[in-house]
Amino acid sequence: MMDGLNPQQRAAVTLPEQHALVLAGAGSGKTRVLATRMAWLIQTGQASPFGLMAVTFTNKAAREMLSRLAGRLPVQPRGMWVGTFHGLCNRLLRIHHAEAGLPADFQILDMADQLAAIKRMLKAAQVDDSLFAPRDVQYFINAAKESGVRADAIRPRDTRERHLTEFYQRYQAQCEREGVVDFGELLLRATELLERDATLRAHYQQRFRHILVDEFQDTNALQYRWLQLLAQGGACIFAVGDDDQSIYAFRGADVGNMADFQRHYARDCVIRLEQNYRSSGHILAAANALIAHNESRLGKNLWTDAGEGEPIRVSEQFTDALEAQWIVDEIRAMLREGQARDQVALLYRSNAQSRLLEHALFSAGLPYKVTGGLRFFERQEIRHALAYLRLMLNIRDDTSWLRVVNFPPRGIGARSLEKLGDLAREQASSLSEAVDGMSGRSGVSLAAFRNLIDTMRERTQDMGLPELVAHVIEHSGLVRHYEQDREGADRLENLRELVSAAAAFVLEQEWEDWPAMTPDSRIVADVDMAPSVAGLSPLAAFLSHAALEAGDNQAQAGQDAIQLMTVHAAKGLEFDVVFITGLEDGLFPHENSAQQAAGLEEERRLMYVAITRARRRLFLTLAQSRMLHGKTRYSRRSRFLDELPEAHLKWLGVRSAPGGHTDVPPAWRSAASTAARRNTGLGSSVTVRDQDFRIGQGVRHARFGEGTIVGLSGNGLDAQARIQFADVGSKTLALGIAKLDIIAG
DNA sequence: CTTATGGGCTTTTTT
DNA sequence: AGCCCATAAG
Repeated sequence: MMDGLNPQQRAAVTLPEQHALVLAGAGSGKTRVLATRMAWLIQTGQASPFGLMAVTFTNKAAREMLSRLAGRLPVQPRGMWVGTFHGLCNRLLRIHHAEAGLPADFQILDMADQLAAIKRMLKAAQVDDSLFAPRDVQYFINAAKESGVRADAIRPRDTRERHLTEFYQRYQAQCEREGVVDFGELLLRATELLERDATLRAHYQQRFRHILVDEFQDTNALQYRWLQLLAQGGACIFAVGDDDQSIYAFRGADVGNMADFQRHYARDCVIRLEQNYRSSGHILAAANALIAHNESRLGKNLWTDAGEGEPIRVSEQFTDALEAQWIVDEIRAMLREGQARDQVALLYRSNAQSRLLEHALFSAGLPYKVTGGLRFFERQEIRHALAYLRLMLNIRDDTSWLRVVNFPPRGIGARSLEKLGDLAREQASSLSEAVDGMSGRSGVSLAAFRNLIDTMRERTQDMGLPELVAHVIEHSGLVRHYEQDREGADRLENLRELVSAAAAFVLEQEWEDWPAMTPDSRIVADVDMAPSVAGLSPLAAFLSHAALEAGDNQAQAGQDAIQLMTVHAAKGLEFDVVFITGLEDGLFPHENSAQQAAGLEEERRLMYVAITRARRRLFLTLAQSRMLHGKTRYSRRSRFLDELPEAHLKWLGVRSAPGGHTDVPPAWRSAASTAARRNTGLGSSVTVRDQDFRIGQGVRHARFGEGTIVGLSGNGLDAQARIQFADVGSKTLALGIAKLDIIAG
């Protein structure tokens, strides 16, 4: 079991019973240490599989942990408490829903649901949402919950905070009324439950002797509180983390928890894993050099005894389309040499960047898989279907009710709903109940909708989950609606996919065959409880699965595919070949990060995470111009590029000076224009006032002198040209205004 | 009152 | 390029 572990790793795995902090650098075998430690604890008889808890942040990491464990243990690890913070808290609340004051079938709001709920609350409170953007309110509420604070505990410092606190209060009341919880609430409720209920607390404190925490640097105040609470009965916390990879401060994560944990728990027991087994020398050296620019660090330097490897290749192109094309060409060449496709990853800072890359890969006929972005359960048609399904369980769920009351259109408009809302507020009832008080034509339509829901609920009472889902998408009218929609084919396909997903889900759950819950057996039985569900209806289980695991956005279209994802999503993964794309100031580091304190340092850690995903080959790419939100933007290269030592880099393609002007060697110019002509993203010619401009065209400007057109966008008098001037660098000129003479081409 | 249509605004990252 | 909302037609 310990084969191939280095002394530090071995020490971590075989630590005696005590709290410990493992500072594990990127690629130092962190996941392996965690899984091996769990197996070791069990096999040496120091812990039973049910006396262990392992917490991760992502579902992916939890699955990874379980699969590594499965290979090493004689028992099925599935019933063990291994999962995400949210997943485990959900499990706790499902088992003890009554004690937590929740309905058995409580539903989970994702971010979009939550935002809709907040908008509704603001409307009900007659708040001018130009003064309070729903997003800001959402942010405020989540930040409060993440730090473990209820509305009544907030002492507002100004009028604005007083209002926000009041909204938090109202929103919470609304959630209670409707029987729904948001992500933050899962954690807060679970924590409060344990704090309040001494019997439960004692039970879980005695049960879990070992608590292992992955990615400890990403814990927020509330998660830390939850962990401390569980460990108060004498359990040992084995925390693994890397402060240099803390990239979730934006959602409340506090790296300070590591220092605090070290001080209060693991004072004498800190183990550093600094040998990197993943990346070759140049890559690792560049990562170290980059992260050294950060001020606040616990301090750590990774080393490797692998060779230097290849230098990091940097490519700068004129446009984002050219950047994508360059990447595709490079990938093709590697594939010809036998590179496995699924070992090639394309990383980007924001999801919007995937579109163009996907387009280029698709055109080249290269299979790819996108992780994250618009995921399956987040698609509009799926959300509609899920809303109907939620109403089968909980008619009070006004968010879902409003989502589908007029979809497909049933002649129920904003006006009627406003009236209905007023009525519901007056009698403090759900929207569904308020239907009775509505008169006139809209009353009839509303009653018809309620009958539809009721009928579906009755008819599906005894159905299995897949049949139930099929019945609901059919009888809700969704299927017919999308059949009639000319663009609806894909959506229809996804709805069918939902039925398959339900079938697959059932299969997976039946694997485990869980005992039914009775009130008296609640504490004893949880030992054998299914990961997601406890005596819960299959539908409720499926819905919480959908909320907590949004799923990938493509049905596994071929395993052997190029991997596309955000840098955040790539954390914890590794690939032979990594492309980090869009390395431009404003994009990476992202411009929004500049406003937040310590924002730049977090961006730098993000870049550090990106670099350290690569085993053998790393490519950094950027584009001088990029389409963003429908507009072309010009940017200079990322400052992070300038923080990487030249010795590890090899520049390909254009290279602009740090100041932003482009310095193009004459010999290169024609190559650039040839490349530019292949550009699919921008037009290749434009006519303004009877003058024809095309890419590659030579022009003369009265002040800037002679240059070459390297990019065109827009039409007519709004057209703009990106021109590479011989003397003054590249400029963007409006063709309707600038006076240009055509000289050659 | 509802539904269709075009203009304005937007998105950083995730459980 | 897509989503939400104000405006116009049924």
